[in-house]
Amino acid sequence: MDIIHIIQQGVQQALSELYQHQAKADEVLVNVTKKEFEGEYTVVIFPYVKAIRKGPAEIGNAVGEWLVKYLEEITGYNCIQGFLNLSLSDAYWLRQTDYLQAYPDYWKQPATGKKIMIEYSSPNTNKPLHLGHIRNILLGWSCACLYDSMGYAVTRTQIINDRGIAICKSMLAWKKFAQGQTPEDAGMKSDHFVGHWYVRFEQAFREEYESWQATPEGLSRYTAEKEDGESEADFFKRYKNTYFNNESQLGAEAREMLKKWEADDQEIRSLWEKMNNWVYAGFDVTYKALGVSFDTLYYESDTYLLGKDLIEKGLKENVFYRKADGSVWVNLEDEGMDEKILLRSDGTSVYMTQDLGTADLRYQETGADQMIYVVGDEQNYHFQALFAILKKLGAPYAEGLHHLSYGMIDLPGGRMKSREGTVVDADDLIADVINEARLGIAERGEVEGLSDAEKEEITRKIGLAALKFFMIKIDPKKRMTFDPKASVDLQGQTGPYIQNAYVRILSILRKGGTMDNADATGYKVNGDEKKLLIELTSFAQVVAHAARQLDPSQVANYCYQLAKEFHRYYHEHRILNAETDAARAFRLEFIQLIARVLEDAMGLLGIEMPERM
RNA sequence: GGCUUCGUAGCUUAACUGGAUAGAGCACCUGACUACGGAUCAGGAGGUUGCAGGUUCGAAUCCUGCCGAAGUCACCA
Repeated sequence: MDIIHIIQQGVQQALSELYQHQAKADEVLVNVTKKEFEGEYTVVIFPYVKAIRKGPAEIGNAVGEWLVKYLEEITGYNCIQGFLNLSLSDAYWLRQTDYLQAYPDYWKQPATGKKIMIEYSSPNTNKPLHLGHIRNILLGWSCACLYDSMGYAVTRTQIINDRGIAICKSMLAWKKFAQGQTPEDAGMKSDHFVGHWYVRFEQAFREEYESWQATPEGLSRYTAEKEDGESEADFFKRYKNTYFNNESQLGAEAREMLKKWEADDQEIRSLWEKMNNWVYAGFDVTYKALGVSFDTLYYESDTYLLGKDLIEKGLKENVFYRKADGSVWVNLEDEGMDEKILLRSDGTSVYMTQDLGTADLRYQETGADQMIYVVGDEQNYHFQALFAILKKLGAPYAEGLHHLSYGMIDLPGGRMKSREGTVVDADDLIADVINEARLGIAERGEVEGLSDAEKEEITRKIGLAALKFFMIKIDPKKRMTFDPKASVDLQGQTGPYIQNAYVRILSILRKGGTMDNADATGYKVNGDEKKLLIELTSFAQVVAHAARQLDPSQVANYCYQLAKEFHRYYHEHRILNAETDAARAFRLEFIQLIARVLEDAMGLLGIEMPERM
């Protein structure tokens, strides 16, 4: 049983015996003692003052005395303004160190038999991955790791949006202008190659649209349909989509292509497969560089027709209703939302329809009754509605659905806009951070004597640590500003700072050799070591909390905290030349433990530790 | 306009979900290696937690009203 529970139960018992007050053990508030005060853990006494009708100081002192008397772990107390600070015994600290050392999985939960599916990344196939995907992927990946360690069977998945008008645009431009060129011919990463033709389409379309604007037809459209006082520029900006759908030659061709795709036209299908495969090959490289993977994949081309059986079911059960024009709707007003369309009047499905179907399919296939969707906060409403509808349908997994909603990323100059070319490409960014790490390594010369391959591996780990930590240390639900300069920082509150603590420990251990047989019996753990031990012990709670909240940033902050404590400790206390043999023996074991937890914790964030740097 | 989320030092942010004197990093100053790795450490300066009320032993956190930012309110995905 961990020390927090011991204290909680002790307090419960003390209150019961001293005051006949029944408190719930798990509601006893136990905090880590602030550094200004003596003690290690603090019990907040205020909640009992009213019921017991005695002053906080009186209760605190009485409980403190009781705890010291009956709990062998607790050797001292002081009570200040309703905060009961407790000091733990030397024996406790040694025993706790042994425990953490002996059970490397102390922060994990045993297998629960529960299944959870986590969906992240989920890109479109007409463009390469960008900064937004990186945030998404890192969040999804580390939540998967968190649930893994919480004893869940985790399935990592993504839905690939591989069909629709967007990929048709890339296909059309390639067909018209590329003259059969392949990514190899062009010397381009293959997903960038496909993205290039998407941009090329948009460019051709813009040219077509602009020249149309000058024609008599275009001008008359403006005079006929403009709103009061609307300028020509504003009108044509607004009209762009309508033009694409109704008048554009290129638009017509792209839509024609989509129709043929839906009709299973051989030529279009094989072009579609060729271009998508280029994209997948490119994505794989990026995923690999980021160190992430998936257990299963869903393709929108397979799932976009799903969900109609659920619509039938809903209609039969009067959860949904049909309007006069034949469209199907659900009323979510009792959930504080509007009515939502589920099937168009022509019987075709909408986004919601296929999401309903996909959710059901996944449950049928895997039996996972928990599901996390990692999707940007612009879709909050959609997921709220999706979950509400599934609940209405009585889906057995409805209670296990979560939307890990994260904020969009801004650049120092404002939003990322593809039209203005300010989208930060994932591959470029990865290359940048690794280059920055390379410069750092060259300056330091700590890795002399290693092979080029080893140096490169270290460089990669450092660069990626900088990038990943920078992105994941921020609360997911907050909108974040991405400063490219700050993201490659290697000093301060960064990934490499934490790696440095780890590398330092390994370096000491190398010099310390394998333990000379001295043992730590009788060693008196000092205050800095106690703080670190408290930190190490709390890892389990941090992980559980982060998983429950779907918030890996809590683990990131934990890593930083632990590394910082260690760096400080390192400067305060000698390890190899410790005061006594017992101290040396204790500390060598102790720092090894810290290194292990640092590595485990960073591993939850998908960040690897180098052995030298 | 309705709903949702957010507002903390110049900048980026934390605060164990209502607990003690709001912690860090960057940038700016001052110090610390002939001692285990200076990608480090110690110190300084920097705060009316958007504003105004309320709830209570106690509020950055909860409630109300303003102010500001973002998202969403499609037979788009």
